[in-house]
Amino acid sequence: MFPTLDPLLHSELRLAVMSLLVSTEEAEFPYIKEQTEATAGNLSVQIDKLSAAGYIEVEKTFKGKKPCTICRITPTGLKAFEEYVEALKSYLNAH
Amino acid sequence: MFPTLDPLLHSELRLAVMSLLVSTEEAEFPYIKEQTEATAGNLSVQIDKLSAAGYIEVEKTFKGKKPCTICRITPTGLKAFEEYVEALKSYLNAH
DNA sequence: ATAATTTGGTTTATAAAATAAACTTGTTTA
DNA sequence: TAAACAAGTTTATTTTATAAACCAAATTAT
Repeated sequence: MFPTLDPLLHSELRLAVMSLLVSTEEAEFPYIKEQTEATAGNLSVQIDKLSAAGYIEVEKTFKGKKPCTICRITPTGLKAFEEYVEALKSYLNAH
Repeated sequence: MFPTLDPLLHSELRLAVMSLLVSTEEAEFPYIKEQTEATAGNLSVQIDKLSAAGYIEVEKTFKGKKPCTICRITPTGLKAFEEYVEALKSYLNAH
């Protein structure tokens, strides 16, 4: 009746991050921070969790002399996102 | 870009309860427990929170000699649910 | 009759999670 | 060269979810 909602995705900030990455395929830390209006600390933690789960991959490079953290969604992450959306529908289908 | 998701509804169990009540308009505690597969303790706590927020109303009656807790969604709760669904769409609209 | 079990929950304690504050490292700018 | 800034990370705090323990009344078994 009510399938389990992937706890990794059922989090406002992590879901926002994944949502961004689904459409952009690649985004830098400051951009994600700006779009989600999250604090850097919170975002850092949530990105770690998504990365640890293999939902996103994180590349640390440089942009000139400045560090630059780039995030991309993985196929695993995309699949999880799609399954999460499907599962959610069971909860919302009154509409 | 990403509207706040009402924290009262962005909870697997509370959302399941609300989802049930949106379609049934009235349900007894044991029925909700069965449908959501929640433990009684957890369900009791979450029902209290929804009730305290005015999202549902809880009526305690008797069914013969046995206590019977009936839950109904309120107009406030229905509105909140609909707004939550709308807000969620911002996060999911890649699909 | 009374002891054990079940029903229908509530209360309390614990585990996990979200979040922000404080900190670090290097880079500009005054 | 000192102050401010950028880009994060780490740590601490607060909140939340969840289950375990508990309670009262009713039913069932002995």
